[in-house]
Amino acid sequence: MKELTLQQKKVLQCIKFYIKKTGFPPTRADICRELGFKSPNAAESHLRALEKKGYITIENGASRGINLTENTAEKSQTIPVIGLVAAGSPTLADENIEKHIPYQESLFLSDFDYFLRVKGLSMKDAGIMEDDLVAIKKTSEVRNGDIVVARIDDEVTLKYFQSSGNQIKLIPANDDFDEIYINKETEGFFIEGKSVGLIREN
Amino acid sequence: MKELTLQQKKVLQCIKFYIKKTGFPPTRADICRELGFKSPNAAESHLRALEKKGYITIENGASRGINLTENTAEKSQTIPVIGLVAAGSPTLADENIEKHIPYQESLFLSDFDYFLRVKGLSMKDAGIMEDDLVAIKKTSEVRNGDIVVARIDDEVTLKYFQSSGNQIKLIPANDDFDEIYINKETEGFFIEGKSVGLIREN
DNA sequence: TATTATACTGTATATATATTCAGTAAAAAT
DNA sequence: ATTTTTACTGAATATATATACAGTATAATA
Repeated sequence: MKELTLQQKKVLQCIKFYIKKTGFPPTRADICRELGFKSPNAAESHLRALEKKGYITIENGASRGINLTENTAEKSQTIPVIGLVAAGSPTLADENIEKHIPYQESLFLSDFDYFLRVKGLSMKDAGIMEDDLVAIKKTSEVRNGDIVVARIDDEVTLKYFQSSGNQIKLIPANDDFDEIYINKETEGFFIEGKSVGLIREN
Repeated sequence: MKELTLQQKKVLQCIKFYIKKTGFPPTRADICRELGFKSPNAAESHLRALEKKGYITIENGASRGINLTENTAEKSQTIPVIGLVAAGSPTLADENIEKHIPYQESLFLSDFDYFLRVKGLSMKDAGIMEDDLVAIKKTSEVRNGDIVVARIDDEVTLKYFQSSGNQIKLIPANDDFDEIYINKETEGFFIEGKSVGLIREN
């Protein structure tokens, strides 16, 4: 989509705000009042520019006939679900994204960036079961006891985090699995993020 | 809120549909076209009735100045969170409701009626931990293996359901807890609903 | 039984609104 | 160097729209 000028952005913001406030789109005169224009044609031209660039559609002849485009309207955002595979990191690249699920604020206590689809039972004693969706916040600032997404080379795992000095322990929540000992400076080691919530779909 | 007549409901539905379709509210003439009225005053009177009953507000003098009321607009609905306490059933009575959280469709595979805040670890091997929110669908039609909310007199529990003939077994997912044997005809026994999903907030 | 609400048609009209035309001026793109 | 885009003012106007007024008729309330 073509870039908007500063002024066009202001007009688009004005439309969104007006709809939010009143429940219906503004007239040319309304826009002039909000932004200080003295001629309705100032609004008209901006609207036509926004239409041309694909941010709105205009129903000709209808009063307040402004419609925000699909992409323009801030509906309920969606959050990607990423499959946790042994090889390959949970990046937001399209090929790794399983699906998108609708999202609203305050679903969890913290904000987050994506859902990780859990494979295996290495965290079962923490109540994280196969196929659960773990909400991941992308950060490398983690504390002892956090459940983290750790990458070692191409392998990505979900484990408890425990560090003392340079030594890091990645602890599973399942006696059948072994702890992983690693060094902070180890090449190919990286903390992708941490768990801030969980959804089980059935 | 005062009840609407059939015709008023149609007009309200028409307004909602129009907004959904076009992004802005209808004019009197639009309503007439949609519903087959021959006079704009037919729409006008209905609008004033809807306004009087509190379903919409009308900005006087403004074109398309119809605004759906808070309750009328189907925004993101909210779902109650109910505390699972040993005594007292998870009813939707106000005093039992912990809070409301925003909800959107398709969060889980099935629709549901409320969240149950889990206390204790009787279902820990099923990955259901203390303070988890279990999405409950109110129903008494449950199958063997379902996780159900069962009430026995004043006590409410979350357990696996297993029945054979008249005999019902409520099975915890934790060796430290005992199975509960009960009869279908037992007085004070009732299946409140079943689990269709789970949210963990941290 | 009288009154109010519901459910319209039909006509009329002030005004709210979109939209065109004529300009000016600066910035950006070609 | 020329054209296009941006960013407006200012005036004019056809029409889209809200809204009042005059009726008719039935159902619901008081």
